[in-house]
Amino acid sequence: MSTGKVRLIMIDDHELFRDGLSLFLQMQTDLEIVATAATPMELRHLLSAHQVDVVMMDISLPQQSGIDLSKQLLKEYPKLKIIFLSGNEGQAYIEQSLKAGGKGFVPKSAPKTEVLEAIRHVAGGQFYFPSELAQSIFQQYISQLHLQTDASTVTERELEVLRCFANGMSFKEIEDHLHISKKTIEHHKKAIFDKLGFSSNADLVKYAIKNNIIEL
Amino acid sequence: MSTGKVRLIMIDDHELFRDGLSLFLQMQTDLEIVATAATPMELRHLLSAHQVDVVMMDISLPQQSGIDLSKQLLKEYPKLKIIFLSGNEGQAYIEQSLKAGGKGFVPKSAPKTEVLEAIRHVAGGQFYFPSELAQSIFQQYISQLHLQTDASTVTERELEVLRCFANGMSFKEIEDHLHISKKTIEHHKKAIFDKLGFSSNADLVKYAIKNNIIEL
DNA sequence: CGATTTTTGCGGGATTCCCCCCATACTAAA
DNA sequence: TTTAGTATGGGGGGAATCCCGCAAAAATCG
Repeated sequence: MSTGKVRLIMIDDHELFRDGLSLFLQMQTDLEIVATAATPMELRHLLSAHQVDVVMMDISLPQQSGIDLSKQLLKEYPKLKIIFLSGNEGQAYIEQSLKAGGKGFVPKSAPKTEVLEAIRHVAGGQFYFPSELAQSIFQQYISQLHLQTDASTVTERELEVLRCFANGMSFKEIEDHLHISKKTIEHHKKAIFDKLGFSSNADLVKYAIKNNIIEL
Repeated sequence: MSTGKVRLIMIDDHELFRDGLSLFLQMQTDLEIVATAATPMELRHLLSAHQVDVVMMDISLPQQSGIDLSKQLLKEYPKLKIIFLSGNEGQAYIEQSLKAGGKGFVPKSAPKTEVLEAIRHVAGGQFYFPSELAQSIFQQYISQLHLQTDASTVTERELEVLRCFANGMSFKEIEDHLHISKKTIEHHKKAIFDKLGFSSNADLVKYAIKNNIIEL
């Protein structure tokens, strides 16, 4: 990238946002906005047709979360540099984006100069994360990475149970829905509470909303 | 508005979004973007200094929700036309925006031409709501408006109890927090469930989040 | 103003639901 | 083979829910 422009693709389901930002980015002489995408599928098509350096990705996407999508994409395109954009700048999001292999994170509340900074850092092979949060995140993250990656691995089945509870279902309703006994549900629920550190059902609901497991 | 341009102000806490959209709107010859604001306070200052026709407002704002803000502003400036922009296009949001006196609603996932349409409609004295939703909303809304406003009269005390439950507190914790007996809390909780039609605690949490009673 | 309704507050008792610790068992992956 | 995930079960205790009724203050109504 020392020669030529940084080739980038943006994916965001909000056309307003997408066009607005790409308009701004196009003014930069060192960038080339190859294309923009609204859906994961569009993005896949674009990636298979173009050579791309950087993808700017909204975390909340239709169909699939940006986190999941980036994990998949990085298997196919290991050299791809992904910068996440998110309206929600909670630490949990940033951690998730790191785990997913993201190279940068920019809250949507940031000034647009920060987007440029992020792109240039990341295109140059560096990481870019919000300075205010970088310190505490790296400290906390690095020290607890082992524990957390173990702990926060919610299994598929647990996720189903979690979704049921977040939708307000009772044990009996879940029994019928998933065809497992109340005891098994108890077991999964306990595991979920332990892994994710919930102390009330309300925590569970909030988590499910934050992580797009259920609709608000 | 038949003579001269439509004078509008935009308020959104995301600079990226704000600048992107205003860049696009400035290209329109019939519009004049007076200014943009990031916070309710900025907006108030701008409104007291300029003559404005339309305000485009993000529903999720720092400090205060756009719904609350618009209610207050309309007391001071009854002629103001407010268009809400929201990333969340749930029906509950649109209903709230109607109740708050909004004249238009545009999801952030809409194409940018829809923003223009909305502005022109609203500036011309009409309402603008997403066509796909307009029908069902107006039907449902108009027919149930009386019932809903009656039913949803949650008293102050009930709201406190609601907030506690939504924050994941148990009966005992609420006893200590509000200094009332478990039986009274039960009573309030039952009233809340009846009035708002909840069928699970998860419903309660979601309601509290939607209505900015608690933080997500 | 007095009367009624609403809001807020408290209680008993029965029932159901949920939580917790225990143990078991099969399967698949590391 | 050990670990992790999924699945199930017993039994106890505590928490929540639901059914009643009662009462004082506040707001609203006639």
